[in-house]
Amino acid sequence: MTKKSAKIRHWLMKSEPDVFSIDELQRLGKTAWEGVRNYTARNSMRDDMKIGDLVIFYHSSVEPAGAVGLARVCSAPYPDPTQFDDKSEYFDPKSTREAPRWILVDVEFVEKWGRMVTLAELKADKALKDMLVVQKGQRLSVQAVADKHFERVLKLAGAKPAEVQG
DNA sequence: GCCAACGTTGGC
DNA sequence: GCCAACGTTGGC
Repeated sequence: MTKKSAKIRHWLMKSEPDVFSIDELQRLGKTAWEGVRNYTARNSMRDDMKIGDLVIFYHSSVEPAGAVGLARVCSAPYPDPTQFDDKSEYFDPKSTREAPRWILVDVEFVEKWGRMVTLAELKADKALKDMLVVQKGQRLSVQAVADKHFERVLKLAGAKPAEVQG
């Protein structure tokens, strides 16, 4: 039985640029996506992300907020080391090394766009009306993005289509 | 800085 | 297992 080649999924990951910006990712090349403490977001990283998946990098809690570039998943899931570090703000005293509660992936820099696609633009675009990030009150920091939405955001950004990324 | 929306916790 | 209280997110 032949197995279909793994489908590339698309994601959106939020970061406050004061904490970790796309410029910082570009400088470092890659990073462990530390500090996620939401089970839905964790489950996406643990269960659904695959190496090679492309990620819209989104700057949140800034004016304006918006999508600023692309990253790529570049590791299998593994325990977030900060949960064991009692000096870290992300320390979780209820987590153990035997049964770690928080799982992350590494992501690598792909590209920074020439301009931010702001949340206002995303909200104004009819083709994106069902995209999770534009829904009122949603605040999930790691979310799946439908292929059509992903391609549309790249188009708004003036970026190359996903098939030729990387 | 405000506060609506939402996720988590814990008492029962 | 319900749900009120609480804490956090994140746009505005």
